[in-house]
Amino acid sequence: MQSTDKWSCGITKVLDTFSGKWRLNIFWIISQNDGIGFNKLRNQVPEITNMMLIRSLNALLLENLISKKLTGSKAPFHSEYHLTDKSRELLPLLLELNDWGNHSLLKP
Amino acid sequence: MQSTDKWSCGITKVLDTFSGKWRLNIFWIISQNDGIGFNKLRNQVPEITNMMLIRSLNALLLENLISKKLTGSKAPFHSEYHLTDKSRELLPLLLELNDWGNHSLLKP
DNA sequence: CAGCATCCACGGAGATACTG
DNA sequence: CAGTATCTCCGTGGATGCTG
Repeated sequence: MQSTDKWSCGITKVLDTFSGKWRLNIFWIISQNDGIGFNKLRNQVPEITNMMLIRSLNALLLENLISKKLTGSKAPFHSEYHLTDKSRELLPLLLELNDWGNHSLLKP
Repeated sequence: MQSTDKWSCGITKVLDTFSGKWRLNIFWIISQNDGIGFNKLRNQVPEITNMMLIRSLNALLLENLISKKLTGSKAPFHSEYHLTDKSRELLPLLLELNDWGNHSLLKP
């Protein structure tokens, strides 16, 4: 989205980043379970498929909101997901947003 | 989106609320031009059509993020759009989010 | 001027089946 | 176990034309 003002760009990027159906949820779970593996992660997100989990993770990786570490040189492989420094900065803000949302949107 | 944790609900609602292609932009413009009219508003949002402006405004009205005041008893009608008390609380948070987005997403 | 009903196109979500 | 390649389907954005 283009914008004539100075702030929409940043916000819009944030929104886009978390726009997927699962991304925010996944991001949150990783933040609460640093180093969580693929399958554990999938079990924490009800109903999600391999496909959508991968796609969402890749999107978050692209934005450097999470990082991936591979362990195990041979199959079965294993991977661990972590937040990055910059995404950790975001957490308090998200918590505030959540409070506002619960307070002002859920009970209108 | 369902979630097993305590905060996703609020955040998700916020995200959904601003999920449209134009809503955030419109919200911002209204915040900067309290009482702005329909046409002025449309001129501030490049490329938007009547249709999409209306739809976006209605979505924001539904969530009580903006309010509408009608002026003029006969055609041509006129309407003014304002933020609401609760949405005004959101502004500082959005500014912070924007800073973070500009800082952490736009220059990776 | 402000707002709405309708129809269409496109992109992303999702199912399925497959690989290193 | 972790990740990928297609294909389908549906929701949302968008164009057009109409109304109080």
